[in-house]
Amino acid sequence: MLRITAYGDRLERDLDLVDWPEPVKLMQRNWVGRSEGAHVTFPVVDSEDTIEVFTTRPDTLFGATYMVLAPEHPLVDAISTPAQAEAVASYRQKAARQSDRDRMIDSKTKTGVFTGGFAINPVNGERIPVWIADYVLMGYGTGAIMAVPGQDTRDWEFAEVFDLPIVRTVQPPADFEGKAYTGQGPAINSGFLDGLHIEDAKTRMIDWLEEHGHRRRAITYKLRDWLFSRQRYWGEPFPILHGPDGTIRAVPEDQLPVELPPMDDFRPSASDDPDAPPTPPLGRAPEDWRFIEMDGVRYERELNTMPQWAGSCWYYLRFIDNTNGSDFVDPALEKYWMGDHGVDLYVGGVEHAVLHLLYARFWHKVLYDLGHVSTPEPFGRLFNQGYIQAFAYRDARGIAVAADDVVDQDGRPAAEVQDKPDRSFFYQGEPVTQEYGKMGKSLKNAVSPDEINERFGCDTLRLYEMYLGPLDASKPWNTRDIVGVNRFIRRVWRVFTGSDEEAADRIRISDAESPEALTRALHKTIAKVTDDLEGMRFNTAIAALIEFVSLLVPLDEVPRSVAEPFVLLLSPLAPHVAEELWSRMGHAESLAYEAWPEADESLLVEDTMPIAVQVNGKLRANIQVPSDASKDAILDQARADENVARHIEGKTMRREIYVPGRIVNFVAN
RNA sequence: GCGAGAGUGGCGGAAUUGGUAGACGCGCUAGAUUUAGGAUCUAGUGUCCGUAAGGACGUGGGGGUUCGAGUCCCCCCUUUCGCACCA
Repeated sequence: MLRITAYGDRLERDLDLVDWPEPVKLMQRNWVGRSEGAHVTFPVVDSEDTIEVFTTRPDTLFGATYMVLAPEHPLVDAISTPAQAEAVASYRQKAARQSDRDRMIDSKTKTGVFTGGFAINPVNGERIPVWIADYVLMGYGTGAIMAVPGQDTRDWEFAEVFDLPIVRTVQPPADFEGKAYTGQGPAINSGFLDGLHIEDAKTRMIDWLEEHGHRRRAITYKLRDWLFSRQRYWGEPFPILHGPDGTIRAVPEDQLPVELPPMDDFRPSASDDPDAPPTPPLGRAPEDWRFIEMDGVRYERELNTMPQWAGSCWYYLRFIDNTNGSDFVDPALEKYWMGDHGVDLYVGGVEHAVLHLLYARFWHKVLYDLGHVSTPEPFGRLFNQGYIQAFAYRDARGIAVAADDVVDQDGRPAAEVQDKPDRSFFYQGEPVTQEYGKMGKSLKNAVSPDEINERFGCDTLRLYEMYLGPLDASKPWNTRDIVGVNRFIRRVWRVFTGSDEEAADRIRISDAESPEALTRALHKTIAKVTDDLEGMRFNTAIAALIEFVSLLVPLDEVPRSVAEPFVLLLSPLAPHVAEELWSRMGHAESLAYEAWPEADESLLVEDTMPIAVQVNGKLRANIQVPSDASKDAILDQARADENVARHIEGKTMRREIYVPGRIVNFVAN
């Protein structure tokens, strides 16, 4: 068990330190589930026992008309009266058979049983009945609640079913027609709190409770401690030894790491006794691995193993220094690579939002507290890429079938016609229904990257994935569209080598000076691609390169001053082709060591610029004006345009708007 | 139910963040080249009216703000994801 709950507070607070998408931060906050409130103690009537509850609304204590314990609560037996014992026992048994999950599923109707016992509401001395019900969870708070039906929807529903008293302690607005009222308002029916608003009433009540010894403010988390142990073979063994007397000791450092023993049989073994716990797979490990003698004592190794998380929680640290045999990471390297904010950019799917990313943060904080890492947070910036989605098909039984083998009514593969209208689909002659979802094993709609690589090469695969759309959006895969980027790659190849053949060794570049228009286009492309890569807009960066290459197509030879920067721009997107061309251009070293091209600002400014002209907000002309023209000159030229003149003729000019470098709008009527 | 996001051509998507909607790609149409297929090159391709010039309409639907709205505000619809009795 790992005490992640001890870090709940910091796991929540330190989200302020990182540059992460807000939805992910929100999910983590909800997962940690910090809530502030108070513990309140209720004495049990005719007993020494007390029931402790957690509440975020101590201000509503006067409205607590009954109490509910979770069925598993340890006081249930003590509180139940003989008359109710049987009903209580049967309810508990029923609840025990249901998993937490099942309980949540049929949470529509409230169920419960009266224990026969009573407790005293400490604030007004009233006797209130104690019930048990499965809507109260043993795992959260204290496993017991004070029920305030007036201000809590669940309590209201329960009170309605079992006809329990309801007292409002917050005045709802006059037009309020609902049941439980959870909004703001002044306290009523609440003795010394009457008239106070919620926040003041809470403070006042907590003060009162503390004064009278009924406990104090408290913070509770939804987050639960982490069972970090699995009965599986594949996982890191715990370096822990069990002595014959039940003592536990760690494996000495010089014997680390503990490696899994080679085994043929991985099955866990079950005993004949149905109540005995099963022995994990390592129970079948050879005796010389299982037992180890130290200081004259024979220890047995821990037989459970660690879950997958054991690796994913710290791999980013080990990657910094993965061959280090003495430390998990060299402190100087850790400092250098982790910098001030941790990993510079972590790209991953949202499916990791609350599990991997929360647990890894926890480990990192433990390492930080022990002085092994220098940043409080592991991942400074997080970026969620979208899912790749694809069409999927189910047969009559609702079972997913291999999308690859689905055809339409004309026998054509589904992949070619899936977005066309009036298609019906078949799998092995049986009709199937089409749906759409995340590409993966469960929908059997995955496309093997190996296959795409085989057919088009990995530069094309890489480009296609980037060209699909914005990195953060989920996008549909469409194998048919891959030819587009493949054509681009081949066109680049042909432009520089003059041939479609891979073996072509000719390189068509010249030392001639580049025409000005081409140079300008190059620098615009440099500026666009640089900016787009910086913002991770790979799709538009590729579009800019495609546009630029179309200018090179008619040339017999590409000027070296254009060819080289172009290949450098291409290199992060299609590294293999770029390296090959770079080498053929006569370079012995990889282009990885070249400086990134820089756009010459002076070449980005044109002599003339296009200006759109609107009349009353409707586009009527496009005019070309000198870039340094004055507003008046531009307005004159705009008015002179034939089509514009036609639309303003005979009207009174009300306004003339000019947005520099963009648009002219004449408002006339 | 609660929370977060997304709706733009036949399809994937662009749009310097309030300033020419549809860049780029797929698909489709026509032409050139080719023995043919394929590949390549050129031109076209939101809808409607028009021979054309040009015009009307157009970013899920309805209202609004503005000289100007895919972009801002209000209401609604559809859809994807996450959480789900958390006291």
